[in-house]
Order: sequence, then C-alpha cells, then structure tokens
Amino acid sequence: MHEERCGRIVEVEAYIGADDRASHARVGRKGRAAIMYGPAGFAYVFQVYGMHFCFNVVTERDDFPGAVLVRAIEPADPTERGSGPALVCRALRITRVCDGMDLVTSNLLIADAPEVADTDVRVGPRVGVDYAGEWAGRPWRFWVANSQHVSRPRVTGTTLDPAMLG
DNA sequence: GCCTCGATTGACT
DNA sequence: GTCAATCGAGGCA
Repeated sequence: MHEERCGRIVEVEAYIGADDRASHARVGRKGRAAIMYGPAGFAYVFQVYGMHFCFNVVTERDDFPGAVLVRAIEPADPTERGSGPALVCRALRITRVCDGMDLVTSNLLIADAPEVADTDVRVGPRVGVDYAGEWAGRPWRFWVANSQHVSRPRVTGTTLDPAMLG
C-alpha cells in the first residue's frame, strides 16, 4: 500500500520537435529522452544538477518527439511546495524510477481538473534555457494567472491567444 | 578517457 | 544580487 499524493498542475512548458535546441530530444532518439520519440501518455523524468528531478509528459504522436514539463503544481497537501519543477517531483515523490511510466495504467496519473478560462492563462518564454538561442524565446511556457504556486510569480506574461490553440 | 555543464533550488551578501 | 551543491549525459579527443 502506498501513500497517495496529488496536486493541480498550474504551470507547464512545451518542448516540441528534435529541432528544439532547448529540448533533450535534440540529442536524438537514442539519447536520454528516447521516451519522447514514443507515443504520448508516458512519463519522461530526468535529473538535473545531480540532485533534482523534472517530470515531463510525452504528448506527441509516435516517432515525433514532444513533451510537456510540469513546472508547478498546487499540492493537495498544503505543507508541500510545488512551485518549481524539482519541487513538483519532491512533493509527488517522483524520481528516476518513474521515467517511462505509463501515465494511464500505472499509479502515476493525470486526471481532469476544473477548466481554467483562457483569460486566466498566461504565456511567456521558457525558463532556464537561455543556451538554446532563438528557441529560448519561444513563448511556450503556460501558467495560471494569480496562482500562488507558480514558480516565478513576478514574471508577467501575455494572455493566451485562443487562435494559437488550433 | 576526460571535461563541461545543466528544463534548479536555497542559502548567503 | 551571487554562489555552491552534485552527478550523469553528452561532446570531444
């Protein structure tokens, strides 16, 4: 029997395509992000700075690398912090053993949450990927306006353009 | 084999 | 504002 932990996702970033210089998929399908080249619905968990983990959800079709980094959650347990990708993993007890997990059938799940209005979604450039040149400027970070659990609350983004959602 | 650096955080000046 | 912690993946020889 395991202890159940959960939270509401309030901030994410997109990493799409092998050409994205900020994405680990750039090293190819044999690299550490090989899971990103597979079908959607699986976890990609990696370690950074030798001590922190980041949790991604593979999103795109099989054979095309794409994933969404969960940067912040609103933890169900108010004593936990979820305001940062490494803090999300700490709060949810996500480690490298979760890498490759099936998010539909395993005990690592993503469920529906109350819908957030488009007007409450903020958009801005991704964090911590300045090395990626022009790719760093892509407005592929999305967060819930006024959430107390966003990793960088002082950054103001633009409102979501519904047209870009397709 | 060796070297560099990272999708970060928290402590400190 | 600056900086250390800490280690594996990736780049290069």
